[in-house]
Amino acid sequence: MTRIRRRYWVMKSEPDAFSIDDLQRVGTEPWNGVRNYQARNFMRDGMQVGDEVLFYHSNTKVPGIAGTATVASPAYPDDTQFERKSPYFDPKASREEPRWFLVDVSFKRKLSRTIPLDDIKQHGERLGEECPLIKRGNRLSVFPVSADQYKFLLSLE
DNA sequence: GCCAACGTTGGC
DNA sequence: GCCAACGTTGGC
Repeated sequence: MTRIRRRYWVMKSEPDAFSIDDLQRVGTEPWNGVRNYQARNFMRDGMQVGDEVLFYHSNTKVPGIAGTATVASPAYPDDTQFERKSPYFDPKASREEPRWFLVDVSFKRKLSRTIPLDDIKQHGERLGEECPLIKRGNRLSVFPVSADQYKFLLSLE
């Protein structure tokens, strides 16, 4: 019997499109629209039900960690790739050979305050400079953090 | 709104 | 398979 250790992730969202408040309202949401292979691979190959997620608000006035969530489903094909009218439509994808996968994400908690990226950057040494959160020019919207990084980031709340 | 950084596309 | 052009991300 293999016991699989829980993993920890950061998932970015633009709050204008979908915020932690939106997730709180709906409870569980398919994380659709990811069109980056590396991010897809993390969801498809790395995530397991019960994994912990830091919900990050990007491209907004105060970017930072706004809440926590959990992975609520195994990976499955992102339906929006098949929907001709969706902005996420991918003509090269088919039902037989889906290209894009997602997981469902469930609301866990809204933080008492958004932990600003500015604060996180103060702790580059503690966090590890290679962490995509503080690495300049990073555009990856889904990526793993260690249990230690996860705990430390939340301690900044 | 600007623009640097980056991933993807497509011509060759 | 290279790489310039392009589109997008996301901090500022």
